[in-house]
Amino acid sequence: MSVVDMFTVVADPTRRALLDLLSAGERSAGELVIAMPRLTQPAVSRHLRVLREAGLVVVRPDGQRRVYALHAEGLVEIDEWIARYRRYWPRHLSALEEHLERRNDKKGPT
Amino acid sequence: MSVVDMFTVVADPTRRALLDLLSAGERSAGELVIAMPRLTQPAVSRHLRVLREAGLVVVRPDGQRRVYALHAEGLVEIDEWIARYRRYWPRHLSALEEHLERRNDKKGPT
DNA sequence: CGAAGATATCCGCTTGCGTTTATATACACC
DNA sequence: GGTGTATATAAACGCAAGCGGATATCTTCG
Repeated sequence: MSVVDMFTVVADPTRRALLDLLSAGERSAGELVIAMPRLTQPAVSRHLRVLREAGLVVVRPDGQRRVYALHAEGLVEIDEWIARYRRYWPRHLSALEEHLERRNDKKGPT
Repeated sequence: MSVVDMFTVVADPTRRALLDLLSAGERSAGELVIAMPRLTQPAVSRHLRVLREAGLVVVRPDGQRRVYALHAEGLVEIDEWIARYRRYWPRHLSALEEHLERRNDKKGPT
């Protein structure tokens, strides 16, 4: 676990919504606030802070606004956790994909 | 989201620890309690209940004991969420794997 | 009966989320 | 420089939820 628990960060539906928004492209803080009508500006700003500190988003100043962009690499942590369980659910993968997966297993953890 | 939010279920470190234990094989409730020395029996039992209701574990009675087994299919939900972001992190995949991934994209969601 | 577990209560504590209000920056434009 | 806009932050507050402990009880099986 890092400083902030990635699972906890992502467990919040609002934050997942923000990530989903950003997956469609960059958005300024203001646009994100507008996109989240049930939340006030400080609330959105706090969520963005959490995402920032988790490394899931990056900010770029653009004039007087701050443009947020997705930085999904942080999700690798969760992906790797999940990966250990993928073998347990029924195969909907092709034999080739299974092979690749098994080959990846041999690489061992990062 | 289902009845219980899978992200929330998995966000708890104790529950992840239980899942990890079960990924090594079946365990009776008692064995799990012993494996979690910092928790009391009711506490472990409550976590197992959450995992059960989330569909992440299954129970099988065995005499006077209850044997738990991993039922990782429920994690597909998280896996599918993550899948939408995988394209955003730098490739450590081979071209072949990229191809497979793109092909899977076209299949659309389950 | 005794052991294994699940459940139920009650309690205390902490944490997280959201609001409101106010302030602090930083830039933009005149 | 002054003013306005965009954001971040801070502080105080209420509220709900989650976790864990302790304890007791119930069921089931041996």
